[in-house]
Amino acid sequence: MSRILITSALPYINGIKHLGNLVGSQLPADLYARYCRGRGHEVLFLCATDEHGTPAELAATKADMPVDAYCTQMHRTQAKLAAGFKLSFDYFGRSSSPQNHRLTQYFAGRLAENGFISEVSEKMVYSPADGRFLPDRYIEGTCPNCGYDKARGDQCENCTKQLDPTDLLEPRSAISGSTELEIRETKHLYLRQSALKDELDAWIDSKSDWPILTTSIAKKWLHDGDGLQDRGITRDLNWGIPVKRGNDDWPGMEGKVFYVWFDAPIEYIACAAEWAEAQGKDEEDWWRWWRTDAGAEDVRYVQFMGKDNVPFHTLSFPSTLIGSRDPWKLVDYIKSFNYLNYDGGQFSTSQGRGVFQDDALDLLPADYWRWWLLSNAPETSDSEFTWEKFQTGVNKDLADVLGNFVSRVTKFCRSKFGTEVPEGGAITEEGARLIADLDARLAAYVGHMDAIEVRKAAAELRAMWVAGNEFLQSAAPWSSFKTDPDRAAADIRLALNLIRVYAVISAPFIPTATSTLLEAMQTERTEWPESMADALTVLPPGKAFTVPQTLFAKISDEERESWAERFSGTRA
RNA sequence: GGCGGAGUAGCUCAGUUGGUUAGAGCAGCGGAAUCAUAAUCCGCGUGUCGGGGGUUCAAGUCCCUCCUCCGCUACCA
Repeated sequence: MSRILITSALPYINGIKHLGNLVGSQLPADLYARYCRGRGHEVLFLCATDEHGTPAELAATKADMPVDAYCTQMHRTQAKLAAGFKLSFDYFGRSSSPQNHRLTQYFAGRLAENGFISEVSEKMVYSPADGRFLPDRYIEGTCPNCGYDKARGDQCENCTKQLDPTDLLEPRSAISGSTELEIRETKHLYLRQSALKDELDAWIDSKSDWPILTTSIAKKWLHDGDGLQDRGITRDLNWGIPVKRGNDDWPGMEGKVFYVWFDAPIEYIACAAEWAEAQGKDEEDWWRWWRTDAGAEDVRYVQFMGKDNVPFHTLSFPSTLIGSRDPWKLVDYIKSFNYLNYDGGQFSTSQGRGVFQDDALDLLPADYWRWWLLSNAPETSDSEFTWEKFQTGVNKDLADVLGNFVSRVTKFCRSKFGTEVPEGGAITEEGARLIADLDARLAAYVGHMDAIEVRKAAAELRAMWVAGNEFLQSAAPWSSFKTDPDRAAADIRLALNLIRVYAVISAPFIPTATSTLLEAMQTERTEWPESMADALTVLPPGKAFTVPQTLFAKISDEERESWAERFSGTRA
């Protein structure tokens, strides 16, 4: 047994997330967490809401709420949705927690002590009408290159030219529209990543097992142009973690807060502290996950995220940890995902395009979404959600192959032998073949899950469901029952046991169905199967069971059409 | 522009370090079976492996070049 620390990228607080966000980090992280627990490993699976920054303030303003109250409410909403999707976080924290305030300030202090913080004076755009400094992206104007009148301060979306806010003609605030903008001088802290470049480079070099996509992004940032650039880690905002140097005030930094990309990854650690506190545990209980001087040297730490998050997890956050010169645990493996598109375009939170978590759960139970999204996860390239693919995939895999297997086995047994596992007969030739086939497939499944190859794992799991149907077809107990009831009994006994095995090995993908099946088979034996021959005898002759309700109802063409219609536009 | 990813059967994709007749699922066609959610199982593919050139006894797999799509490009997160 080993110990595995798993974190999912933190969902941002400013609204309900869509299915693309779900499949890019939280869902595969949950798959892996459930699998590792199933294999008997000790797992700490953490996630939290990322709550600071300008978009949170604007969303709160729009909702006509104080930003802290808005975040509290939205955190509760996201937590409820996560529970709805059966995400098995050990703790779902908040980057605004007191624990994260303390840790973030602590890290800033350590980095300063070690000479990795510099203070830089710079000129930023200030909008008196909005009462705030404006990030580049929140300044709009006319592009000096192409004349597009809604170019943003960082880039023109029309001609893709990179801009500085001062390049814009007739600049205005994207928030209020005010054209009364001033340039004000302000001082900020910079994380001197450039001073850690060689250490980061060596660390990345040591990760030969990481996907090329991940290391190439990191390498590019390390070596492109003048190399890794220092990064501003403070902002002139109200909502955030006040800039302090450990417990001390930071002269000249009054009224400023840390930048979200500085404090958000630290929440991975603070979340463990939140978890410990909520469990009534002590500091040493979460240090053993995060401090290599306190037990974490044998922890395997795996992060899940969309590809857009990779630079921050390969460079910025490691800079924070390494620069502290404390023995914090660094990530061992980064699993990153491409994007899920929606019916020919992108999912978009800001444009309300696609299917959102709350809508999805209104339509169908979590297992439907979990199965389809995971078995079609955008691992090698972007993938696409369409209602037709979703309907076909779910109906075929879950209803026809798995659900119907359970139905035909339990109902056949009930009608011929009653609702107890039948006795008599011995393993048949078909049964032996099934066991050998399943042993080989289980090994492949485990290999894919260990490697976090999500689609391949799903395909192998499905192949195991198919193997059950093949077995029934060739053993044909409905036929042998007439001439050799003991033979039929032995085959059905095996098939009933297979239902329990399916429940156990399918749990990472479809945990609700697992519960239903275990309940129907009236067993609590959920240990991971080592040998199929043994695992398929766990339910002994005479053991009572019940015929479960339809495991997965099919999605009808009418439903599919109405959903496709309903979600074709954008939502408010 | 730079960096990266992708381009394989009607559709979605696998194809490890180059090596027997290029695979799977879905859809389609034919058949078997009738226990089951009209579900299941079996059989059926002459695909210019994006175009062109090259290396090699041998290339989807390596090299060069061109084309198309997508992502990232550092103060939105």
